Amino acid sequence: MAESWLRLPGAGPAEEAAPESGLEEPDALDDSLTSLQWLQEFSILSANPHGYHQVPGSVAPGSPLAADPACLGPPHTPGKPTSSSTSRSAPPGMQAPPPDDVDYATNPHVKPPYSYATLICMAMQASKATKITLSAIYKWITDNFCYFRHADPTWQNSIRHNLSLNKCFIKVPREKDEPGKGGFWRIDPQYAERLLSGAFKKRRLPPVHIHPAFVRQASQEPSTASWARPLTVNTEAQQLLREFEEATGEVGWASGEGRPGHKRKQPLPKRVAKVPRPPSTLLLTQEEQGELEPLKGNFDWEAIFTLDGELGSLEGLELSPPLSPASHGDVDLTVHGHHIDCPATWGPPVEQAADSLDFDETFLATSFLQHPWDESGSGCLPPEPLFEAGDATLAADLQDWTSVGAFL
DNA sequence: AGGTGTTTACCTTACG
DNA sequence: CGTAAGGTAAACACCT
Repeated sequence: MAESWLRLPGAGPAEEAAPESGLEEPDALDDSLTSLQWLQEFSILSANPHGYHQVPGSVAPGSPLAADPACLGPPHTPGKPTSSSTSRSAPPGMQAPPPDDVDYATNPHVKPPYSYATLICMAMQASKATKITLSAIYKWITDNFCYFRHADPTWQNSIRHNLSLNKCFIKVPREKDEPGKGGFWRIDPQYAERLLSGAFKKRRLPPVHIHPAFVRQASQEPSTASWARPLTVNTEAQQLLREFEEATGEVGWASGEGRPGHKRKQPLPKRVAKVPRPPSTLLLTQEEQGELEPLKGNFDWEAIFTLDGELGSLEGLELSPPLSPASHGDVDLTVHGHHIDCPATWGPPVEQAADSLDFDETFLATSFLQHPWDESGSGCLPPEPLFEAGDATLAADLQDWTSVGAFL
């Protein structure tokens, strides 16, 4: 199993390859491990019980926002998403097992059970661009999760906090002549390294937080409420997404850095700026509006993991030339009854592994998602087993990956 | 001024 | 119980 997972296609995503579809695949990878499509499917279904695909651009009218049930329900002020600190800290009675049938796209009362890191990743996935702006992330989240449309804007602070703190995310500075505020963000391919190092850790699953109002409402309202609509997301998909989240939410990877957990009252004299990432050769500036795609079938992980040459240099890496787009192909998968298109273009980000096989947990998670299960086989593959592969195997695979540096 | 980005502090919960 | 992780709040700096 580890093998199949590790056996990465020697294909590297060609960033420019079919930006439109995002489904192009280099080679027919192990079909099964190619796609996060399930995630998309999941999102599509969960966020859109009616099955229609929303496109941020086209969202205006068709977006959940347009038909925001929150406006229909009784006055409810999510205000602060959670009582105190986190969604997990809700008092007894406010929490409930993650409902299988919650329509997060339209239900303003239930906070999505995903960490902010996951949400950010999802937004990035939904984006066809290699990078995404903060505002685009906001937009995607609000477009796809009704809860955040009504929640206190402090969640945006958390998003920013996450972007800055989570090593998964790389800030891509805006070009000098590029108009607009702030920079762009992308997933740091480096995180992939840590995955193979066995850093994968299992984490708790975030419970779903339900506002008291919602609870009350639930006990009164029948199945007519939006939140009570039949769920279109299967539990397995949810579970997978959770696993993804478990692996992606990585904060404080900062090696060696003192854990922030330790409270320090003494403010540091002067803030040490985060190691500046060299300006990247921006590919193209896309309209933020067009950057995102709702959770629909066109994930472009390749784009997400694509590194700009500068980034590569930043990491002190030598990047291989991009693979030919011609090598892309489509892979069809049927997962749990859902037919999905697998973007085989996606290839594991490869660090020249010179200094380590230290792959990022997030990468593992995403990779895992790319190959969440073996339909014909034993079903879902837990991430752990993936590490059982011998070093030799890993090394070999790494080599393949390295050759795939194409994604850069 | 407002958005963006960074950092620190602190809280809550889950896990070993 | 200690720690890790995620979330929240807030201060502050920078930039448009």
